[in-house]
Amino acid sequence: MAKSVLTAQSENYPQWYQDVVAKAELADNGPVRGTMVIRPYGYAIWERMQRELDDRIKAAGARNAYFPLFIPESYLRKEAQHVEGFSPELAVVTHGGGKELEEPAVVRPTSETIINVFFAKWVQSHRDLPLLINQWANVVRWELRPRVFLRTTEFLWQEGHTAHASREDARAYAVRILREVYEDFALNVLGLPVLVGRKTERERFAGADATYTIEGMMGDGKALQMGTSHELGQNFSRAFGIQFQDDTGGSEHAWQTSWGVSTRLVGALVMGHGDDAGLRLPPNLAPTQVMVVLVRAEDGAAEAAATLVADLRRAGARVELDERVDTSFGRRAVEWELKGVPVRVEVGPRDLAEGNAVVVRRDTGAKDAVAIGTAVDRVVTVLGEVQAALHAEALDRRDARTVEAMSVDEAREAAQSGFARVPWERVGEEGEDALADSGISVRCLQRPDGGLPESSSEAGLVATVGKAY
RNA sequence: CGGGAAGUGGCGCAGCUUGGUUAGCGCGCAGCGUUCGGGACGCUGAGGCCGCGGGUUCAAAUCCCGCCUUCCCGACCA
Repeated sequence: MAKSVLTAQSENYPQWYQDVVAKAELADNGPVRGTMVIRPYGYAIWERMQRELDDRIKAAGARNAYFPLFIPESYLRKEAQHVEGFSPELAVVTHGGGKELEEPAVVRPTSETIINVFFAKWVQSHRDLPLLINQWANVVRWELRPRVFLRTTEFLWQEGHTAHASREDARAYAVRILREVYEDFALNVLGLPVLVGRKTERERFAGADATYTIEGMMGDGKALQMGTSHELGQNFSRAFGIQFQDDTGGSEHAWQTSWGVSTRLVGALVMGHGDDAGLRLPPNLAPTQVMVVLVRAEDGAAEAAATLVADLRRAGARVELDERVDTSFGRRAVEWELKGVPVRVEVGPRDLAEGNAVVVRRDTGAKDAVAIGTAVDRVVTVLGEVQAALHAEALDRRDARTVEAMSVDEAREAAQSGFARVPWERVGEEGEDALADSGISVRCLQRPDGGLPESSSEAGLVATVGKAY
């Protein structure tokens, strides 16, 4: 890791990113091109993400369900726009049970089609609506250029699919998920500021009427789409026959949404908060918030460390004890730094003789000797401080790398090192095409006050442009 | 699909130009000892069909032909 994650000015896929992923034992490359093996430590991070997201998804009223991995090829052809969007990326199963299948089965790239076949059966009346379903699953997209966590051939995600009785209800729900689940999670758990906006026609999900997004800025100034929420209108309900009788007895097609976030968020975490020494986990996310490191076992240190762990656990912290005294202290310290554990507490005979333990912050590296009796309170306080500091640092960086531009040319220049905010009227679809030639895209459209546009043709919109992963 | 590079113990590499003893180095791994309050050191040791197939030769990791795979750049990426 020669370059700092925060300062690297990489044009392309950064090597330091892969170094952090490998050395922090998050993932390995899989045997098939573009696949990845998520290691236990990386998976623990994903599990924490799942839990935090799942709580919010359920609070928004959706319930979990599961649908098949294999989708009959014919299902995908029912919605022309949709299939056009990703047909080259499909993995297709042609054989099963030792013989060629009558109809090939597609390994799901997303589950709109299969879920909507069932929605059509489940929805009869307006009383069946809204139907709010979420699925945790793996999907496969044969991308041309995979990148660990950011764009892998197979990845894990959560995909929500809903059906509503009106356009307004569907739109409100798509926005609710965007705000109450995704934005809230990014801000308060990941500690990463995000732009909440609307995708342009060019960037919109094929098959959607509108695509909303949360966009993050990584340590090198490049953009990463961290989550999407789609307003599908009646596109799929017409294709799949999802109809209901309304309260006046009339028949109508349902209005739908779909939304998802994936293991890409682990990549966002590495690139958003990492530094020269590896990963830095925000405490609200970290599987292990506090690592109590027993320096040496003599003079009651082992007992003191065990007591501290128990006390911290009782205080609600996710805490682990590293009592591998046979391994050199330096090696262990480096290991937990690389893995980004937010707070480390060193307990050893030397400090203990003075009644102290040493509290070390991962984000700043600051070390403080504190009386062992006050260590629990101190750690709890520091966890809050680290969470806030990581968010503030990411926010400052994004703001510092965001400039106001008044033309496509200015925007192109600014996008070399970060984001440019430019009036959408000054860009337009022609400007968007021109920027694309330089590898720059419109990340999202927002109202001047940061609000979500009703359409991309609204007057006075601000386009944020940048280079993307 | 176009352009570039690389395949040698688990990982990272050297050796190849100019064929020739037993294919070497760092990290990692195992054992022992000394260490161990910031990635320790010493000694001993395990681990290799040199990507695959063919050819040239007395002799091929090395030269020739073919193939395969991977990585990087681009196109693509809801």
